[in-house]
Amino acid sequence: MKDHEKISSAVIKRLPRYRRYLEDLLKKNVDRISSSELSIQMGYTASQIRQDLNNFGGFGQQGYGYNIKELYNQIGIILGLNQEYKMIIVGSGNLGQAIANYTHYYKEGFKVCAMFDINPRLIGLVINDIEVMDYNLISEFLKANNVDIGIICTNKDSAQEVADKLSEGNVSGIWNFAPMDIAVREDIALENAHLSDSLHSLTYHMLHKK
Amino acid sequence: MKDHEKISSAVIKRLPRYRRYLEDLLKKNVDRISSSELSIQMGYTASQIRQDLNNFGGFGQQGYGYNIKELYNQIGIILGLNQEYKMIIVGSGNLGQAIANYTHYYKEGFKVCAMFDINPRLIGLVINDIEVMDYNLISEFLKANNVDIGIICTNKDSAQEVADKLSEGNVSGIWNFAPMDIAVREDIALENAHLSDSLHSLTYHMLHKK
DNA sequence: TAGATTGTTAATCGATTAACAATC
DNA sequence: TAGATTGTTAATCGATTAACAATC
Repeated sequence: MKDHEKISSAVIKRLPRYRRYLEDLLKKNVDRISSSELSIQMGYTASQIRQDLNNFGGFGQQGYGYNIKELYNQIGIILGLNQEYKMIIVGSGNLGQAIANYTHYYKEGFKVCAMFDINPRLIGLVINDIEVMDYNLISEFLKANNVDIGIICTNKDSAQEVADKLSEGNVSGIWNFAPMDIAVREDIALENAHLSDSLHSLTYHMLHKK
Repeated sequence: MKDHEKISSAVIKRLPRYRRYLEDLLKKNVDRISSSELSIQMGYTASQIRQDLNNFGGFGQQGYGYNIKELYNQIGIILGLNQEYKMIIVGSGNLGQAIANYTHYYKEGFKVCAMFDINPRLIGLVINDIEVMDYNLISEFLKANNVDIGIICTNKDSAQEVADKLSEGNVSGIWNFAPMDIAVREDIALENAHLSDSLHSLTYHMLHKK
């Protein structure tokens, strides 16, 4: 990666999308692509694609373009997808269960190793081979296990308290589905999946399309 | 709204967040706030807040600030949240079911009126009082009912085909959870909730935090 | 070698921030 | 009125696009 210049979050948010397109091309057995061809498929300018990729290194070759397999792998490495991640889900209601069941993650090296809830009716339930544990045991669990990612699927009122517990338990990333912003220590990565915000910008666009 | 200048999508994506903060303030019975006070709470600059809001009108008052209730209501109207939306869910697996169960939406005027799937084991299942219908009946259903929003919770391979059916059926918005980009007619609003992209940018940040 | 296409610098465009006159 | 704070213009900053020399 290009030494110590900070890479803008606009670029980073495009990386997973590049990877998806490269994966599709890979499946179609295409083995190389130029920035201009990719720009047609993805709707970015060729210039932007070259700029984006060059933040991380010169993956292309003049006169040839980019080798798809190599670029795909490189982006996977940049995104940290060549590693395994142990995750826990806090809040085992519908959304938590849906995420636990989303087995597609496994292929990518994401493994849900525990689920928690405070609701006695959910504790003990087994979702996709994972038993829902009592939330009171979370600190203990985090101490005993090396958890990488905590997924918050609680309501908004519990989100900050859960985030604090996860931080104390030294997760390195938090994926927050609660419709609320949470504060976390500087060294913890936080990604929000605010579905309600997403829905609300959909209605905005519905209303304001011609 | 300020006549016909196009409002940037950066602004629009901040609106639901403004609304959430205003809702919290409202619940705390605060009745006015200045852009500088809000800037502290939200982490935007006061200048940005005033710029953002002024895209839609002068909601504030010099020397006073913004009336929270009024601003909250105005943003709701701008986002189209003073209306009711009929939604259908296509793909009734775990994620589709989780969304169907997410009753919080009801309060906001979002109503799931049907669910669809091709899997015979899911057809007939009743989720939160909604019976999962055979996907083959979707066109018929869309003809007979005025559906505003189609929610795609299928796998990536079916997403485009579903989007086409929804478009033909004249939904005005599509909320796409499939990990794939879909193409839709110009007049249809599309919002992607690419959860895997979100997870992948989380791992990026985990890897690249000091 | 000639053609193609990158990597990279420079130019443009757009979004954010600062400043301040208007005004409640 | 004086103080506070907006609405809005101007300045800055950052991201995107264009251009082209480097090079495979």
